[in-house]
Amino acid sequence: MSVVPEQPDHPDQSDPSLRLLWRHRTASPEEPKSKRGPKQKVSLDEVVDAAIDLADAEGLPAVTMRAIAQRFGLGAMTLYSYVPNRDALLVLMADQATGRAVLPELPEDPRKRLELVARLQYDELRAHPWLLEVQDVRPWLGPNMSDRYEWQLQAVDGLGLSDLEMDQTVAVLMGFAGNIVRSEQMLRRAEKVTGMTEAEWWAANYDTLSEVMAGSHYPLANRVGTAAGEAYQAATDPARELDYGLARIIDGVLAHVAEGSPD
Amino acid sequence: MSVVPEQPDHPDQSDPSLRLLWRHRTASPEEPKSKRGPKQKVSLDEVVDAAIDLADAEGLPAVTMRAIAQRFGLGAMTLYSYVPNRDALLVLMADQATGRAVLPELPEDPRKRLELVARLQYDELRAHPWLLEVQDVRPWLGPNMSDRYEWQLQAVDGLGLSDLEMDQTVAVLMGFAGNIVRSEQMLRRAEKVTGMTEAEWWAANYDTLSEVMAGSHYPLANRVGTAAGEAYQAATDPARELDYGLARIIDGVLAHVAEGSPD
DNA sequence: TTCAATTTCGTACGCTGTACGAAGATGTCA
DNA sequence: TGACATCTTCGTACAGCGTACGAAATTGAA
Repeated sequence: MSVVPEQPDHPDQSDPSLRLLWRHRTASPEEPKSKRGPKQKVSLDEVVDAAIDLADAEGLPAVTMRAIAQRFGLGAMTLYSYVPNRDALLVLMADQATGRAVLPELPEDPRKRLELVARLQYDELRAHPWLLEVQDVRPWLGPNMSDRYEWQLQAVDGLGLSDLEMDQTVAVLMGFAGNIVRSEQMLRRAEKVTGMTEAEWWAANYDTLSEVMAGSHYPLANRVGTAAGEAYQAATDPARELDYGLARIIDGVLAHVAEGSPD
Repeated sequence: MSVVPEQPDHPDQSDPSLRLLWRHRTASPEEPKSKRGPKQKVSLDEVVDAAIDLADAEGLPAVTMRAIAQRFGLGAMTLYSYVPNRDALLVLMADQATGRAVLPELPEDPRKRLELVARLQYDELRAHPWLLEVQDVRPWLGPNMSDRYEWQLQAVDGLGLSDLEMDQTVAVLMGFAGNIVRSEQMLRRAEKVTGMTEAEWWAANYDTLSEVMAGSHYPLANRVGTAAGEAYQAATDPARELDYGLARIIDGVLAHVAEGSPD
C-alpha cells in the first residue's frame, strides 16, 4: 500500500515487454517518463514495421540490430532506447504482424468456421514465415494476439465443446497450419541452399541414394515415395497435406461434439 | 560412363551429407581415401554422440564447435576433418538420435497403432527437444530416419488409405506430437528466462495485465482462461492437449477410411 | 541560465562459424 | 632407409552478432 510503486528490496517483477506490447491501448497512453531530452527520430511502430519487412524479405537471421538501425540512418545502439533487447523486439514484431490481418466475419457452418481459422493462420504464416521461429516468452499476450485468440474462440464457441476443449481445438488447428508452412519452408530452404529444385536434387542424388540404400529395404517407403513423386514432382506437397489433414481434424472434432450431445 | 567419377567441369552435385549419413551401411564401408596420415583420435560417432548429449543437457545453442571439441581435448578446427560444417553435424545428430529409440512391435488395433506412432514421436522429442530446431535440409534421408518412416508407414498400412494419404497421415501425427512438445518447451523456456513458475508469473503480472487490458474485452478468452487456470495451475496443459488432439485426429482418420470402404 | 533527463551512438568485449596455412604424423614407394 | 604424398591437428584471424558502458548532444523545466 505504499505510494512508491517500486521498492528497492522488492523490485518490479512484472514483465517489461507487457507494457510495451500494450502501449497503444493503455489508459495513460505512453507514460510521459519526463518531457525532457531529444525526441525520438522515429517511432517504435516504425522500427517494428521495418523489422517485420526485413524479416519478410530476408528471414529472421537478417533482422539484426545493426541492419534495422541502418534503415533509419541510426546507430545500432540507438535501438536500445526503444526496446530493452532483441528478443523483446521479436515479441513486438509478432504481435504487430498479427495486427495486420483483418479478421473476417465467421460463417454459420461449423466446418467452414474451423477451416477459416486454420486457413487464416496458414495464410498469415506464409506471409510471415519467421513467426514460426519466434519462440519467445508469452508473445501471445499482446493486444493483437489477444484479439486473434478471442476471434478463434468465437469460431469454436457454441459447438458443444467444453471450455478446455475449445482452447485445445484452436491449438490443434493453429499448430497444424504451422506445420504445413514449416514443410513449405523446409522445401524452399532446401532449394535455396542446394541451388536446385526438388526434382533436380533427386535426379542429382539418385545414384548415390540407390547405392547407399542398397543394403536396406524400404518397401512401403519406396511405394509411397513413388506415388508421391508421380502425383507431384516432389517428395511432398504441402498444399494437399493441408486439405487432407484439415479435413480429418475437423471431422474428428465435429464427430466428438456430435457424440457428446446427440442433438 | 566415364571411369573418372568426377569431372572438373561437371562437379559432383550429390549431397555430401548423404554419404556421411549412411557411412555405416554403405557396401564399401568407409571409403579408404588413403591409409596415410595419422588416425583420428576419436570416431565420428563419438563426436555426434557428444554433440547429442550436449544438446540434450544444455540446448542446441550450446552445441558449438568449440564446446564439442573441448569434450575430447581437441581444437575446434579439428572437427572439420570429421564434418564439413556445423549444419552437417546437426543432420548427423538428428539421425543418430533417432537411431537410439527402439521401435516397438505394432499392435493390431488401428487406433492403438496410430497412437503409438504419435506417442513414440512425442517421447522422443521430449528426450531431444532440440530436434525441433534442426530444420536442415533433408535430414530425413538418413538410415535411422528411413527406418522410422518405414515403421510409421507400417502403422498406417492396411487401413484403406491411399499411398498419399498414408504419408499425409503420418505427417499429421508427427507434426501434432511436435507441437505438443513445442508447447512444453515454451513453458519451460519461459520459466527459465523469468525465473518464475507459470503460476508465479501470472501472480506477478496480474495487476499489470488487468490495467493494460482494461480498455479491451475478451469474454471468451477470459472464460476459457479461467477454466484452464482452474483445471491446472497454468494457462495450458500440454499433456491433456496431447490426449485430446490425438483422439480427434485419429477419430478423423478412422472415420475417413470407414466412409471410403463401408464394411 | 542552469540543470536534469533523455536520446544518440562510438567503442569494445565476448561469443559464434570457419578460412587459411603451418606443423606433425603416418603409410607407401623408390 | 630416405623421400614424399597424404592425412590430421590446430593456432591464428576475420567478420558478424548482441549488447555493456560511457561520453556527447539535445531538449524541457526550474
